[in-house]
Amino acid sequence: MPTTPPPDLSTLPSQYDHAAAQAKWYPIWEERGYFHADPHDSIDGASKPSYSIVIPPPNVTGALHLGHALNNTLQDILCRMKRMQGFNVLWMPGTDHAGIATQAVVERRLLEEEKLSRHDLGREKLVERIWEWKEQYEKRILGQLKQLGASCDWQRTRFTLDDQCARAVRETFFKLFKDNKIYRGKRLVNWDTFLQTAVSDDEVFHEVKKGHFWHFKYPVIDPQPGEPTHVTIATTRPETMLGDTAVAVHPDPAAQLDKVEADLKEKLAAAPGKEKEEIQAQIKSVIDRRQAILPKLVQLRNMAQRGVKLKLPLTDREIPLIADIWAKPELGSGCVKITPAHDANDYEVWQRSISGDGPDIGAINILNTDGTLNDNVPEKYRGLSMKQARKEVVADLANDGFHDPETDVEDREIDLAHSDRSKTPIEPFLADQWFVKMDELAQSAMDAVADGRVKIIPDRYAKGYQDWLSEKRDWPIGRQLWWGHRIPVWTLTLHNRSSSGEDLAETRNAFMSAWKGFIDAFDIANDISITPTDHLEVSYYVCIRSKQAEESFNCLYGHADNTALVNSRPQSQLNFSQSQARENVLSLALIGPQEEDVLDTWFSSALWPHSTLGWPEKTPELEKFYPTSTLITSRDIITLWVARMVLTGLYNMDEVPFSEVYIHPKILDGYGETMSKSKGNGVDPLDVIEKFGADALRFGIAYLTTETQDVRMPVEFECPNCQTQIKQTKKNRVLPRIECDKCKKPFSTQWARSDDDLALPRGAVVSERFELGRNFCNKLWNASRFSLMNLEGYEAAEVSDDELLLEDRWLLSRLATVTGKVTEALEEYRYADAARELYHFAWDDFCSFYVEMVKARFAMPEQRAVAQRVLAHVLDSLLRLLHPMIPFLTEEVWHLLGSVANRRGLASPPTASESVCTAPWPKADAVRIDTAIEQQFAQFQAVLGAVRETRMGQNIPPKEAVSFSVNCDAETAARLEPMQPYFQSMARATATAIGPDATAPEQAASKPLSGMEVHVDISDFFDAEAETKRLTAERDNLTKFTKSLAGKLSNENFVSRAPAEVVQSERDKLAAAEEQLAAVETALAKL
RNA sequence: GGGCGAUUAGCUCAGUUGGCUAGAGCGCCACGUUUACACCGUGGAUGUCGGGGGUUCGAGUCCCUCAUCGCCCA
Repeated sequence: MPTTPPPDLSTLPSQYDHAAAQAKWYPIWEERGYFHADPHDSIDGASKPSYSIVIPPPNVTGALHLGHALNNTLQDILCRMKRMQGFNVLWMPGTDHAGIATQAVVERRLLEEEKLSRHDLGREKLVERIWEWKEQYEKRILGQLKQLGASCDWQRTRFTLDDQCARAVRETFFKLFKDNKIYRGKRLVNWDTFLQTAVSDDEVFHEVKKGHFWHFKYPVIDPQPGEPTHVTIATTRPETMLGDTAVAVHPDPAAQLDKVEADLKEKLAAAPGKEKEEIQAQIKSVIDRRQAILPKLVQLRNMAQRGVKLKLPLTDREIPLIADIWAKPELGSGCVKITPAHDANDYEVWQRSISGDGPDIGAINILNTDGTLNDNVPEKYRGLSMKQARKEVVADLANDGFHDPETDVEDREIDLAHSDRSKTPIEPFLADQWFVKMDELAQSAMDAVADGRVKIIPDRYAKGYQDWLSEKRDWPIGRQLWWGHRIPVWTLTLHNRSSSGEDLAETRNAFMSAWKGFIDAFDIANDISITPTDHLEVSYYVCIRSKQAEESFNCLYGHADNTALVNSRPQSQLNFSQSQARENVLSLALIGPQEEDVLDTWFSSALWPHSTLGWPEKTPELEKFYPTSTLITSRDIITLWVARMVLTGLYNMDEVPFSEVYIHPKILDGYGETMSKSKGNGVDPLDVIEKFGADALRFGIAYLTTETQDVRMPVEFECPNCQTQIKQTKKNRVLPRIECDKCKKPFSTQWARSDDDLALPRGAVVSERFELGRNFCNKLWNASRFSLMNLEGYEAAEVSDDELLLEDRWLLSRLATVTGKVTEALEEYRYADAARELYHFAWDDFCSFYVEMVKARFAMPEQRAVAQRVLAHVLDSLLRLLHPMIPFLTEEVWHLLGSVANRRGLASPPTASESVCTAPWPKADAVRIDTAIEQQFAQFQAVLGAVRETRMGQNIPPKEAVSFSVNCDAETAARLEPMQPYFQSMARATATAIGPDATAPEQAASKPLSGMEVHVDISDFFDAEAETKRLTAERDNLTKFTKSLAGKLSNENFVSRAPAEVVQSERDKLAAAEEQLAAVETALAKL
């Protein structure tokens, strides 16, 4: 089995060499195909049950951070365990093209480095550049995952923009289109003027900035006597007035003021003292308004109902005064300007105006896509940026007497939306968008969680999922980008648009018949879908399903001179009926270009669980691995991604994409902030891997992954000159260079840009929290090393129960318990529980006790063989249990162990498998669990602890031997007697007497334990003062404890109402404590 | 404004259906290199479980409330 010659076990280094193990084993695992999933894989003729996970595809925007390390470690732990449990495991890897994010990064670099915009470069060239970027980062990301030890099936690596995913995307789009679930509509979108694309609500963040609140007057046209000549409005964005289409006043201002007052009074009654004053002031203001402006508002409302118009300053437009509930009589002038194309609330007002009694106020878009003002504004403002226009508009309004810069401006804090991608302010913008109707799709995804077909863990996250879906907001899927799946829709318009209605109907019929002839002649009826763009039916959207059908359709672009277009079949290849059909269509319609927009990235990632498995083909992979078992992800994409995978899975596959979704914690820095590269507090997993090792990183992550808490991780810089850790602060984390506190030498950070800074050595950003994992790995390494060195002469053989000593049975009992707990914990995603259980077992039980005890047994030839067999067996199990968390170390030791003990196990020892990756997962051996043994062993541990404590308390030098006696019953004595060698080896102590007749030596330090009393002979080291101090403290403690217990037990209520076993256990505790107290007092008296 | 979560030792976190003299790792103090491990060993100190009410024989755990912080949605 071992491919390498047997190692010289005596020269193994005393520190685990993580770098060597990682470099050695990963390529071997890959070569041997351990991670490759074959859908036909079977064992003993039976097909293996499947276990599959699709990776949440990381963005190709940048390298992986610690959050990815966490996400992928958790997936790998499960995959590795399931593989060992005999499942046919597929972990599907891949990356995401992340439309906006990636294009933005590349565009920004293009601008910075070459001073070029995407328009300078052109669509094709830009997309080429982005592919280059993608290649580079995909390679880096996959490399990082491998360094982490991820056991993905790399042969199947997918990319959301590759051909296979593209096919699934197109198929889905076509299906939705044909199903009338896709439509095009006007919507107010979040417009990123820098990237010139719409971004979704989820890609917007809000920031409060200082701004102003301007007041303007709009003149009333032909006011009647007694009516106001002007209406005052206020705005934080003056330039948008150029797009105003109305001014609104509340339809019932009196009632609204009453309502506001009533609400405030209610709030006042419930408010804490310090807020009362402010609320009272607000109430007073409402009451004052009733006097001051209510009559005027009623008057304006009446004017609005009469159809009064206002003159919009700076323009030649007249706009209506309307009544709408958006106007707030309790604020400002009570009137509000309405700009439907550039404000979400105003947009709603417009929508209401369409369905209401008043005029349709319309909407005027005043912006170009780059954020400058367009031709819908007076000439002098055209081409200005919003900022410039603001200045001009305010100045012009002041000039014309509609605004007084002295009195009509207030300072105000404004909540401003920013694009997450470009970090520039968002402009609300009325645009044409493609949407997916969400009503039925959303409902299907809600049902799947409600009825348990998809289980979200922890279940509290199901609420947000349901709430979000229940809004059933249609999904805007178009993005005005070049990087992505281009929308497979073409426009086609009928000639002869000026015809009368009757002629039009005729043309339509003729066209539909020509169209049918065309798709039949090309045999693409199933691959093409056509639908009118609106009720006029003079133009149509054509959606094409496949590349082949697209080629046929593209014939329609061809010209009579027989030139073929790209992706089109040359006309010379057309048969007669095809040529005829083509002519027929062209004689009636003009073919427009393909849609420019691409699809939202989430549209392709929504298909990930089935597109990666080959859908729409019916592949064996799809058959075997869909639905997948588990999805492991972070909470911020539950709605964006998880919900959409569920609904597309149901839509395309009729089956949910996964049965369980585990939502893991997030990693925050020491200040509780999310880590990010832009903040400078991000930790690169490769830095951690280099410093601590992949195993330490993984174990640390598992150890920290608790159910409820996010992970706080204080971060340090490591000085590259002297390795000193320098705490990261909000201040130093943004500096390009930092001077080391200790060696005073400077080093560079991720922010280094100048040549000087870049020339300095880079300081890694790490966290000392990974020391836990590193130390644990090293401990395990050394315990393994010890075991290996002492397995010389090992011979595999069955170990019968009667050969086992107390400590063997104790350890095996513990192992069985731990195996069960770890398996259960991992299956329930309780990673921290599993890690802690293993940590405790390996370090405290195995190393601190068993290995220490075995040392004595190795010195006794008659005990050596059994000790070796038990040791090899337990180490073997431990390696297997730990393998999912620390794969490299366990594999390294597995092979070393194989070189000396290739057959191991208690019953008919089998030959170990060639890799721990493929070794069977340990089974919890229930018959080994023996609580009596564990209790007996606890007595030994207690005596040992008492002796050690006394040694320390009496300042007895470690080199000096001591003797002690134990006063206990005969049964206990019989168990303690065989432990003599261990007291010797573990505490340098000899028991002179153990049993009911054992007496304390003349000068003894006595320690009462439950049912035992340990007396250490301290005649040679007697320190009366230390002993008095210790015993006094112990007496005080016991006195306090007995008092509280006695108090509890004298409480009639407790004794009568608490369960009997609780009362009994309190009585037992009291009895034991009283006994100990008496012993302490006796000892104290003797001093 | 609505929802979710957190608040336990100096730091980072555990703490199952209420039964706890409240634990772990790091850090701290003391002692220690007899070859598995100083990335170690042995021992030790350290807490009004955020504040205030309530339910209960019994509350870190359940309920109410306030405070602070974080995240999501509007």
